[in-house]
Amino acid sequence: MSITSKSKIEFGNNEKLAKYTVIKQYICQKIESGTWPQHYKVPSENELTQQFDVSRMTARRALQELTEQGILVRSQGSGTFVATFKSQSSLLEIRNISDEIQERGHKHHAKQLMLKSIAVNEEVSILLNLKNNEHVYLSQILHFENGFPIQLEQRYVNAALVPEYLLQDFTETTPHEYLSAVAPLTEATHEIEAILAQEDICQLLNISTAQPCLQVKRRTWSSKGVVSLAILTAPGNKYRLGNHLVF
Amino acid sequence: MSITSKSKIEFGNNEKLAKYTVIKQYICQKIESGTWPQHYKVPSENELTQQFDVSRMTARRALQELTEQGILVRSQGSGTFVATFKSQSSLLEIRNISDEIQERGHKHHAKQLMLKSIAVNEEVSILLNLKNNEHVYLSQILHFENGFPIQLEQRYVNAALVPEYLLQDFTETTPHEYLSAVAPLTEATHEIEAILAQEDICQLLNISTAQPCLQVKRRTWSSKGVVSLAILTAPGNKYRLGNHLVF
DNA sequence: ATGCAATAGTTGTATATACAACTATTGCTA
DNA sequence: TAGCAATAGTTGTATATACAACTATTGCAT
Repeated sequence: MSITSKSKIEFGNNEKLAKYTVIKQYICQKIESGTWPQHYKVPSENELTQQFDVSRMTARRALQELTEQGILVRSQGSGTFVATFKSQSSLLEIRNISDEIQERGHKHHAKQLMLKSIAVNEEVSILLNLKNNEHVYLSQILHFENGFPIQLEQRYVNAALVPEYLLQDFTETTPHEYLSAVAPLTEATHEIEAILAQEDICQLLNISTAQPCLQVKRRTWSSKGVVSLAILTAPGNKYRLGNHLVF
Repeated sequence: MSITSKSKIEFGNNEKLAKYTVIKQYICQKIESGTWPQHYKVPSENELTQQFDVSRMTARRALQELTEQGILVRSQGSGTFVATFKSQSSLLEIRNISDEIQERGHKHHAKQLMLKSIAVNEEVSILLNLKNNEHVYLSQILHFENGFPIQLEQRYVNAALVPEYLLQDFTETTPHEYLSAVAPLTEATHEIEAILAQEDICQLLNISTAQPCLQVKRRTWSSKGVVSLAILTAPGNKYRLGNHLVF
């Protein structure tokens, strides 16, 4: 990304990225490289609008999000400035992690769920090729009563597979943020909390740990809680788990 | 704020607040009261648009900001849900502090500054009635060279008065965020960092600690660095500090 | 030097609109 | 039962526009 002085800045190959993201990256690169030092007055919304040939709201969003991440500081009537922070690396790390959480939080399935279950297993992540299929989940009918699971209608379970390094980084500092971003959601209230390892999931589904479940192919339910699940494993095999699932 | 079922929600007396802020408060009140439990599916952008009679972008902003604060979780295609967090009180605290920082960060003067000086003194805050006059600051011509202050042109100093409890809360966990939000800004790079108590400021300005400076009434400079400051104190008296300020 | 008015520039709030991308459900067909 | 298509609903991105609120500077009159 290069800037031809006083003319418009091309978006280049980043056509997949949102425009405001490109602008954010452009600004961060300027800060990271030291071109824009701390307390530097960054281009105004109107200037960015002209430079990148976008609407003001798009330019504004870039500045806004960087402000919320603590990288910029804005002041009505004055302008936007590079914030004060201790070390560049530390703050840019925060930005990256913040972006990642944001991304995951948005892309993750916020479905109606009953059980909050998080499976952490680095090997599983590699096995499932998490880059292409980042948030594998299992859906099931499950409910707990008096400590024992029972069936319910139109309820299913989400088991999120989480990269271990991310979990480690955040469980100490800001666990709720991370959990709220990646944790499955439920329309029911506060039923259960459970953390499941890969083994637990496989045991639940009665399949081998060597063939972790990949994807729920089809999910159906009747008024009586009868359900059928077809689950694909690595090579493409199907596993029927029967109509009645009682763990 | 009351909701007449299926009809529009009135904004009531909160005419001073921004609409999206009112919607945020409405949502937070629902969560805080337990009406909307964790994982509850909150009204969609379109529903809020109708209920509050605002544009979609306004409703969207409310949901967006609460999402960024970790209170809601959104998912494209599914909806917006109350996030998972350990205790309600803890998360709502975060929201309030986050709002406060945001507010201070925006309203604070992000001017071209030379010296970063933070004055922390609870008594001063009370004296100055910080509620009505939250970010008192002094402007001066000041620059350091070889450890000694000298004069410069078109440079002045901002001394932000910060409530002590806020500083204590944040200096341990996220100092840079707080500092970037409340710290004065400079167009120059990384000159000095100084933390001044009330006594220091008064000593600098050569006034009594019983009469802390309230407001810079007028500020001028010439090409030679000559400056004049008129400073108001509590009863409205004026203090001329002369043309040449050398500390 | 002082006080005031006027001006331009910047960010804040808000509306209206359009289309893209994704999800959950329904219905049809075999 | 299984596969597929269609549909409606929801959030994501983007533009264009308007006005409000605040800041810094300039200019004028005294």
